[in-house]
Amino acid sequence: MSNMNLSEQEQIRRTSVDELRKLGINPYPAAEYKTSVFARDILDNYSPEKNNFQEVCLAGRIMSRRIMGNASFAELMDSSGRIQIYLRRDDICPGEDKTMYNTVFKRLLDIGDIIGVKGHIFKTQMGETTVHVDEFTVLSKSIRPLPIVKEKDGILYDAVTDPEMRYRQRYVDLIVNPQVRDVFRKRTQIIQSMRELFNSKGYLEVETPILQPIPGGATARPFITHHNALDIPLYLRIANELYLKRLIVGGFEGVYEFAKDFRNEGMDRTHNPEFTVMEIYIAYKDYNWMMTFTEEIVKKAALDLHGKTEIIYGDKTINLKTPFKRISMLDSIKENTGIDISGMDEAELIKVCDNLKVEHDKTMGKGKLIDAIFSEKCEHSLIQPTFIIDYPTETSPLTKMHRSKSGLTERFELFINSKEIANAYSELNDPIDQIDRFQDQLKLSEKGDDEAMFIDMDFVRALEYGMPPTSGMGMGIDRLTMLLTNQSSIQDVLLFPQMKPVSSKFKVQSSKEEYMELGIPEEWIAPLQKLGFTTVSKLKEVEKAGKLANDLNGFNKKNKLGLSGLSPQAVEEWLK
RNA sequence: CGGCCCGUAGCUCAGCUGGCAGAGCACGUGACUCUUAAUCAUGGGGUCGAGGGUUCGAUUCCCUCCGGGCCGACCA
Repeated sequence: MSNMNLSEQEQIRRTSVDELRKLGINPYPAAEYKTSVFARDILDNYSPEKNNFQEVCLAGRIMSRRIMGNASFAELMDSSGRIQIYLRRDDICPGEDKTMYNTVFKRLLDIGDIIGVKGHIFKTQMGETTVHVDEFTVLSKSIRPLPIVKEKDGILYDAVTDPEMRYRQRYVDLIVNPQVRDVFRKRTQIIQSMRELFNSKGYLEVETPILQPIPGGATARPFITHHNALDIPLYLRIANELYLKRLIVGGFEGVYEFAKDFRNEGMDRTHNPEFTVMEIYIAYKDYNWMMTFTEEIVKKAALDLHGKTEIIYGDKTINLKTPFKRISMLDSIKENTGIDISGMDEAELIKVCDNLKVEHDKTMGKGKLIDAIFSEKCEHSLIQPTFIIDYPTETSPLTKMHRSKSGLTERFELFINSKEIANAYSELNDPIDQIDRFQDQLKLSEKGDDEAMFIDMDFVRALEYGMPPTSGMGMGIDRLTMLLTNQSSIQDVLLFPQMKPVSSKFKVQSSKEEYMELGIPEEWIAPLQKLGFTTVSKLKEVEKAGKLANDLNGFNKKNKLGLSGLSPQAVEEWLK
């Protein structure tokens, strides 16, 4: 009776599990299954002339079946790809007993099941490289039917594209959309590429706290949590910058971390509440050096992934060959608007914003106004990789003042396809200046800017001991991955993107006892609930006992429950 | 947060101005020893996202809610 909520196909598969057990076949065996080869190796290297791969063993998931009486073809998918397998009854069952083929393979196995096969490779008349199977082993029975995706000549039929299923049930997405697995392999390759480069230069990969008492290093709204034993609030980090700089104070030459950061802000195609940033800090360097290094990182990742610097993103071709264009923020604004805003005060900037129809409000200081103009008027034009350099002081509280331009800082951001990919500075190491800048942030916060930075006095103390001149850079790994794998949504480069939880259907359901108090036989309770009478009060609203009796008898027959029929009179008794 | 669109069988999707819920694949049964979106025959499968309203009658019309997508606002 518990099977009543399952679909027909699920019930059949559960029955198959039982039947396998009755035949002495464990549908979920414990033993190691030693394979000798992957599908890809065979497809790439088999040749009938060499007559190689004459004794192979591989394992994977059955993805399709074509049964033709005493012989069958199926497709087996392992981690490397799909290969066709061929099973003939009399090869599988050389003796009198044909159970393994007729019953186990043809009837009890399904698409989605995981099996191991032993056999040899041949080419079919159609020319397809195929495993001729002599022996197969059930490794895991699937009791939930998989979406069926068919393919011919590269065209997919009934492909699973529903984002709801793809992101919530990523495992299904990965099974039926092999190109998705490829995206995530590439994501890892990108990280490996960067790690290789950093390690080759002797920089140290480190781990810093995710739970922070002061969420510093960036301007963003944090997630807050609570530590019970200490009885203090803790924040999930919005950045790891201040910790990495403490390590430079401590004497490391270069440190880096691939860090998950968390920001309690909106979600859309380019924002997930948790995301990955690579931050690196290197002593005795400045932001000019870091620009060249950043170019090298991006170029190397593209080469390691694609073997060339030219990449396709949507309908755009982007070339990551070095050097990238470098232009100051003010020059970029001049280039795009024709207005030279250098040296303007707040009132003048507000006037420029009004003229350019750039939205602004009272909480915005000089820096934010310039930033608004830039975002509105310049970012869209930055398709090819471009360093925007020398940012206003107000929006860069951790950055060293520019060595020659007043009111500006030594900071750059790398834009590719209008998106910020990296952000870097000549790090501020003057502790007195740092405390002043924090104080300025406090004033912004009093002005109503809810993103102004928290003050971290321990970080200031670290600087007071002396930090070497240092350049630091942060790079958004998710966005870089989107760019290099041609994905338009951040959800497509995160294995498990954040989704709204599906509200568990809050079902009010009466207890068995409540039904039985009305004189309803126990065996009829489940059918009643299935018909929608989930509470006894719903039952009270029934006006025609005859109809209900009819429905119940019909349900009994339809589901082959084998219950003895109900008379309208008996049902009428319940309803009294 | 605002605008538009979507939610129907395990999957992909039809379903007109309201009238007995459909197709293909998948699944069951039967046939078939080199097929490949295998084929042929046949059969079963549904809380039409949830709740309410209008109606003799709602998958269809109206309202509310839930989930998703796209576009804006905000942010990396």
